[in-house]
Amino acid sequence: MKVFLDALKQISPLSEKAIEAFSEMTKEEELSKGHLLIKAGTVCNYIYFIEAGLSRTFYYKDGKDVTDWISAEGSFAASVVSFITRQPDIRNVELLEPSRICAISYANLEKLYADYHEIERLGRLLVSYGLVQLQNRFDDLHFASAQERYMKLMNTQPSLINRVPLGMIASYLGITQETLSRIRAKV
Amino acid sequence: MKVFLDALKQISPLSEKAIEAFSEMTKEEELSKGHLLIKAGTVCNYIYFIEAGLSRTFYYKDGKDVTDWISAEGSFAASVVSFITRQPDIRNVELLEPSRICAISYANLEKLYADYHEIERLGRLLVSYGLVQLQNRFDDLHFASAQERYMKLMNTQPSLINRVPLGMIASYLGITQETLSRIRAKV
DNA sequence: CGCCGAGTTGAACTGAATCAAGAAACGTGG
DNA sequence: CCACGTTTCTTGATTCAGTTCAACTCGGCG
Repeated sequence: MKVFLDALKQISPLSEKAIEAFSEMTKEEELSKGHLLIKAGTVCNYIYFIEAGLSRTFYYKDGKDVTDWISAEGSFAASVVSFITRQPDIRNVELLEPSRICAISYANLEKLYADYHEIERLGRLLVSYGLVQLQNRFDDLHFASAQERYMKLMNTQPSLINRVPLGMIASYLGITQETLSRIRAKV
Repeated sequence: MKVFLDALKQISPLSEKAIEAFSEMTKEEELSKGHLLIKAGTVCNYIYFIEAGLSRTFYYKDGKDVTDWISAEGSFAASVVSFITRQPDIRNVELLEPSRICAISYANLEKLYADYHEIERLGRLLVSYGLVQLQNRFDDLHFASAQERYMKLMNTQPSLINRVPLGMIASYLGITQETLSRIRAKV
């Protein structure tokens, strides 16, 4: 759990009390590759922090598997829209590697928000940074070519290339596996 | 300013004191069509609420004008990434119609966050809903056809069609003006 | 009038998707 | 350690959605 708490502290300073409250509300788990953290069609009641390992968020569009998000160690995984709106959503989250994760429930997080102004602030900042990340990806998708997007991923998250199957990276970038394979061949 | 404060209250309840503090920190303005609220290359120091009117966020990619976001009355406008990260950004925000807006500065907002837990909460919720909106648009861009995207816009924000020039709607949807014109002709 | 911006239409072109085979790599059980 | 099937990745041929470039229409307005 240390990795998780350290990550939180780096976003916004927390008092000892708040940290303690956080760790009481969080449960740590070791799970195997392939484990489904969140199932499509249900309300996402947990947010997960990946202490070690790798996960991806995905859904099916016209029968095809689309990878929506990839979370490596040090980042969060959830069906964010469902978690916020409290509505079921089409997204699944699965582990791509055996992982150690920290899970905190919606109800517990709400309680922490209500009890600690400093945690509410932390939450606001976390969502804000999430928004910035998504906006960056959005911009790429908006007006960058397939190759530009792959290059950018190579630069920002090179480790993923070897850990995530090509097809998943392709749909993450919004292109087909074949196209990505060809782009790769050129470079 | 009433429209603004009402919108806030609807997101999360606020005490009289908090509302008063908010209205003291906010300045209301009437501005004409074409006015540039935020200029590319600068740090975005204000967030704007459109009480009446219309704005768009845009930038230049390879010399071409790209509309990133459109904010009608009842919604917010800003260069969100710049506002959060405190870094300059390529986005401009301009008014497409004469508008009445409420502006609140970064510094004032920070002060409100620090002084009022309830406002920090409001901020967290606002960013959360922004994230959900962006995720929805992202999903469209990710794996929906040009026509699907246009249809969805027609259904969710039909009023924009007549208020925003075609070229701006096109780049907002991630397509060219010609393509949008053809899609329109078919329907 | 004639110009100007906004939208439409046409024809040629292109990046990426699709469909279809194969070739590597990988893990599991014999 | 090898043989097997499965999954992952590559490569080729064809098709298609959307772009590009260019010309043309329409309505407004000085």
